[in-house]
Amino acid sequence: MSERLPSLLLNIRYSKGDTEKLKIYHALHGNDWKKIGELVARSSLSVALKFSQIGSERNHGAWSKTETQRLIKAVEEVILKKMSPQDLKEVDSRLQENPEGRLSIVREKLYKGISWVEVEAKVETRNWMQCKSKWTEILTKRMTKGRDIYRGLNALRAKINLIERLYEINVEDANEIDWEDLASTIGDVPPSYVQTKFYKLKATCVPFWQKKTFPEIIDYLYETSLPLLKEKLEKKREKTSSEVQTPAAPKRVFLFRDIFYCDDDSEGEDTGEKS
DNA sequence: TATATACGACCACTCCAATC
DNA sequence: GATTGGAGTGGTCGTATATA
Repeated sequence: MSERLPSLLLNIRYSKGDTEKLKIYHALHGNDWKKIGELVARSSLSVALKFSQIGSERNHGAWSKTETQRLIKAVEEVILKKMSPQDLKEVDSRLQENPEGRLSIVREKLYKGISWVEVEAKVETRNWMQCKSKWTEILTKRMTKGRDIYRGLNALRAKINLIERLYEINVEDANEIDWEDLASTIGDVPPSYVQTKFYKLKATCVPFWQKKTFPEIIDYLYETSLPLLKEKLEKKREKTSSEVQTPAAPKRVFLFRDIFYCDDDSEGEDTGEKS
């Protein structure tokens, strides 16, 4: 389908009134999303997704500990389900015998090809988009063993590395970037993590970045922002006299227990279920 | 100590290939 | 042709941290 939208329909949030209208129009026209879209001046896709979100009455706000645990369990189950029957049988029996054992998993399986709709169904209280974002956050923490890879001196070093690498690879478009490779500039993190960081970097450092081409953004970061970041890093180094951590090389495989049976208490308070 | 800035957390939305 | 679902982009807001 790939329906291109008029620019004025992009990125406009749904107000309470819009949501109410959507419910009313759905009651009147059923799943005629094209018609409803016309009535609320949005694309058919946008109204269909929004209705699925409000219809499922998912939670908002901070994740409770119970929800987080359900998410981790759900992701584990969905990943295991995707494995071949033989692999699954083997993994299942080894897990039953010894969940704390040295079973390993290839890194790509931890974030690629996961059916988020299945995860959503298992988590019950959050939609698939919320589950996906939360999983990136949890996975980053667990892959880096909770180290502050993007704080203080490390954040400055990561930004410098990121800009230098982007300048070196010299691509014409963001679509050409190998995020997997670029992630190593920050450390052992999922590609989605480095993408978010790059977005924040350009949004905070590059004025009018929306009106610039990708090479223009990179040039600005390299020529203007990079010297400032380097200067800042040096000043901080002198002041704190602490060392910058070298980004950890990406591991090809992770221990199952480090990702799914890691008992860090950083995953929020168990405030009970919300609605 | 007040203010500015950076960052994490969460969310809304589009794109587009695969599937129905 | 319509719908689904994974991937990706970009925005807001609250809070922690840095700086004057």
